[in-house]
Amino acid sequence: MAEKTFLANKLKSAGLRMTPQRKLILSILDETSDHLDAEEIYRRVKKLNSKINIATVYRTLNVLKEMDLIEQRYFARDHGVEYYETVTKGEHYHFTCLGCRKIIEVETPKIKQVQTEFAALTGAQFTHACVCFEGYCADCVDSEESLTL
Amino acid sequence: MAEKTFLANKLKSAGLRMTPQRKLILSILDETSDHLDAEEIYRRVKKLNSKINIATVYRTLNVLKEMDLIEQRYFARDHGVEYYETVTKGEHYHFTCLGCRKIIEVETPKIKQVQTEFAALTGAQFTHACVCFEGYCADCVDSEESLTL
DNA sequence: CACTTATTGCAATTCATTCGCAAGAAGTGT
DNA sequence: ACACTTCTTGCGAATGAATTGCAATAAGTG
Repeated sequence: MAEKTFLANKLKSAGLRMTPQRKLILSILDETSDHLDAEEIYRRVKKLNSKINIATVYRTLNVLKEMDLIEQRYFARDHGVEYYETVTKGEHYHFTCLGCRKIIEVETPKIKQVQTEFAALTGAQFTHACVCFEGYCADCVDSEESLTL
Repeated sequence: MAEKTFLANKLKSAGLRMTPQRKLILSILDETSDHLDAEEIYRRVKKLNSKINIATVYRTLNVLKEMDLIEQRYFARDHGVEYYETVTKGEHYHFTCLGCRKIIEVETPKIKQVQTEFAALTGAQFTHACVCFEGYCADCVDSEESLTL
């Protein structure tokens, strides 16, 4: 199918090779709507290829990131862990609930607007924005309120 | 002066104590307009109190952060290092130039607007936003262009 | 001044991520 | 199919920012 050759060609044009590990890791990210960190990707890939090493996962994630096939994100104020998602989705940002750890996607053009305005104003060029929000989702706000009565 | 007692009282009301180390670290952050990481704060404080330990710097930064006297920030896509600044300044975000590492402050109400709109829409409560921009400042864009001629 | 408890300094530890290197595979040309 | 080059992998060890355990020290109370 076209999918396979797409990845293979993209890799080739960067002087890189197609390997089962790379295919596997990208497919895991393609097929989930969850937001995964390297540990979790490792766990899932290991089920399909038990010999794979976590260093390979990290290396592959960096390769896919450089090829703009996936994006790396942070989801909470504590940026200790990096998460990954494919870039097929439209522009969106993330809100993490501190109560239930649920991640809600926030769609807004305003972040891009900030970049456009600031670029026009100063002549700067933006390459990347890191945006993440934290707080409590409606459900957790509600249950918090019922507790404090 | 009022300054000293302000910090002392804030600490006291949290059951904490006023120490020379805490005074020193806050004063360093108060008196600079730079954005400092723990290492740099440690270096500067060490000049004034050569026995201080970096663990104390980290612990103090966490205390000051919890008391909302300082804020912790990330400045580049690689969030390996945390930076700190006092909260006296108004709402602003940061643009880091990948060419010269200069940090430019971006003032905009749009980020808060995103939070307000999303909160109204979903009932969520925001506690924190982490926003940072990356790219090339006008100067670096210019010198890049003159190089590629 | 004495006493309680927070705080410090030090060293050791954590944890996500990266690195070095030899063994193993991908893709090219023959 | 084979040989060859160079990219990749698996493994273990290393990195580096930040944290922690603990005994010694100091802050603030009465």
